[in-house]
Amino acid sequence: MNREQVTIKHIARELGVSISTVSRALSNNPLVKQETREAIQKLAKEMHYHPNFTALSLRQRKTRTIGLLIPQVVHEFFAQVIRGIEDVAYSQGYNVVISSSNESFDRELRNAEELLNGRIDGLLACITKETETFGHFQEYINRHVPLVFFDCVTDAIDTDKVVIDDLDAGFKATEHLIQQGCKTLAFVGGPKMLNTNHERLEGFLQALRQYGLQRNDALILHGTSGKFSEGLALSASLFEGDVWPDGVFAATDMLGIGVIKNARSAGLKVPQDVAVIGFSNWEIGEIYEPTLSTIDQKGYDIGKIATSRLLARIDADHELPIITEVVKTALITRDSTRRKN
Amino acid sequence: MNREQVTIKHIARELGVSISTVSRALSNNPLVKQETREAIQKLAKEMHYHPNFTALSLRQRKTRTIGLLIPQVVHEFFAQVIRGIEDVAYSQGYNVVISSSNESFDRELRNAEELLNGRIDGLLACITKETETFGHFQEYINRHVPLVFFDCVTDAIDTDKVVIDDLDAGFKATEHLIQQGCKTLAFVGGPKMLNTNHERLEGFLQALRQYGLQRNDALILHGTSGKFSEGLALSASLFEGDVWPDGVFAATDMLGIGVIKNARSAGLKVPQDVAVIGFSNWEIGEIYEPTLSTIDQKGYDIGKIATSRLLARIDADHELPIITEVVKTALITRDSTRRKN
DNA sequence: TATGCAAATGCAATCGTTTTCAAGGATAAA
DNA sequence: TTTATCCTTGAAAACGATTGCATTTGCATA
Repeated sequence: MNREQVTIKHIARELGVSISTVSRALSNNPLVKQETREAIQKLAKEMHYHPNFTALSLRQRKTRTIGLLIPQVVHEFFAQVIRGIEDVAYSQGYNVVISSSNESFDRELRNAEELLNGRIDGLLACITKETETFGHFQEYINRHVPLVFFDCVTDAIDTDKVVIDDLDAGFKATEHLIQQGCKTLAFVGGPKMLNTNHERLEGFLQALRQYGLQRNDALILHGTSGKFSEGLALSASLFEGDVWPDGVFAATDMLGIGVIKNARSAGLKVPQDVAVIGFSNWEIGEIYEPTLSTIDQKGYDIGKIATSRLLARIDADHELPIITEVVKTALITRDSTRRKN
Repeated sequence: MNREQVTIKHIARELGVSISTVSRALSNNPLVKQETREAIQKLAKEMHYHPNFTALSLRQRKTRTIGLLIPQVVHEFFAQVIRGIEDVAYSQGYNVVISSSNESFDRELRNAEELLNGRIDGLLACITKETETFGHFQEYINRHVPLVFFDCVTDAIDTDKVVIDDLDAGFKATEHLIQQGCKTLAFVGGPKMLNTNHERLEGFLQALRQYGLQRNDALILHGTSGKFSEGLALSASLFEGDVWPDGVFAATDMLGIGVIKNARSAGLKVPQDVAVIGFSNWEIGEIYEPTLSTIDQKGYDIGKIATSRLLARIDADHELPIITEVVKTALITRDSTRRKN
């Protein structure tokens, strides 16, 4: 199709001046006589002139675009992160290209390579659960393309990271259960290997130790997806064995709701018989009955911080120190754990 | 920062050939002697050469990127649409730039203009609830930049559209309530002006007429956001007046859940005393208790169809006819309306 | 009228590609 | 030996913008 763009050449020809003059006039350069400048600007507006983004990028060797590599878009946490990213990026005149890998390592690899072709000035990335090699990210470092990891990160690449303190969050969640009088605690989590999940469990265990409670490995369960259906499947066993928990820390809200549903099917009352706390602070937790206690994962803040850091790196004219920013989470208590008033 | 890209110039110099030869060799042009070709390709791989995206775009006058203009990212429907879009776009080698307007007309306008600078080959757009003027979209038509609307569309712009049949969906939802034995029906909807909402109401009314039921304007309510809290606020009045509904069609799932919560607070049983059906098929509907009957809005399909159409338009070498594609919705029955088995 | 200086403008290179056109070299045919 | 032909290769223009440098213009001064 013939998409014809208005270029400065057209404007120049129309007014009988050179393209240099037009270029200067449009950037309000005082070298151009005011009269000429105004005429040019007027015509540019009339012709609906928009500077060609691609030409600009090529000339300036800068695209004013950042890339975002995430496992999923259809996910409340990432959606919040995206909002944070966009708010910061837009306010500084940057655009965002989102590449989602659908939790597939292959696709992550392809996307990462694809984005290395000069279309972006820097990359924000959250690796998939599958990712175990990191050559595709190392290439960014080698080329000096700014790279910031967030949420799911890796030690294998030496670059800025923005994460939450999953250990601390796990501890806080568990401590809250204990303070509500729970004595026998269960953990229902995601993939064992996933660093975030591992840390949450670690926090859980630390709290047990600190408060002198027994660790019972039969009450520590691991799934893969962190979804509602998995919560149902996993926690079924919780209410069948010898020891029944009176408090459950689920590593996602969806898992938590699955646990609640099972507990009720088993004739237990929540929170009186079993208190349940989730993780993430998804909207559903406010609506479900009982409303779900949880940990706010601060997606929006993470997005904002990661983007600020990335843009700082892009605009810096000297090497910046490599930092890992840890965002504090917040405990949100609702009905699913409210045993004392 | 000094991001140094490997260019064909580097490869050319290294091997003592011209850049033309390198360019040809890399595109596997048989004009280049096989020996030379292989040497060039080998070196390119070694040097981690990636063709510069910006230069390519400029030269080809084609960015292999499409724009997506939506009111919100943090929204299950759009998230599904995005997945559909990406699946089609990626498979054809296109990238997607997402611009969200946060339901603000101003931002939509700015984003639409921004994207008209040649960075995209075509645009997919869903207008905000606020949008009432369309000059920014007309400009795309004038410039022959392919444009496809989906979901929230307007008659003011003559271009391809992909929508669901909201009227039909509203009819089906209402008919279902009637078939479950409901006699007094209420409608809890979104903004009166919004075309999708208007059509859903129209379907509701048509069903009433067809089945010979009374229309009662006291039972037709309109909100603005379509959110859970609004569902609560709006439907409070439903269970206070003279006439109590025994069936409610809510124009979003969240509204529907708000209605259910209120109905229960008023001591009613769902679905026995009041049956409630929502709209959208959000995940929460499967999890909430009772599970929520709803209309599947087919976000994924809409995204796929809209993108296919857009890419067809981009790649076409002649004018394509302007079409409006109507995607069929599906009725999903769950516990919130299951009065007969 | 000639000269100098400042203000205004234009030329041309550049960013990294692709592609048209021309030309060089080699080989075969005359 | 000359000519025609094929196979390779290279030079240069183009995509749309910016910008350092050179040039032109206008005006005041000598």
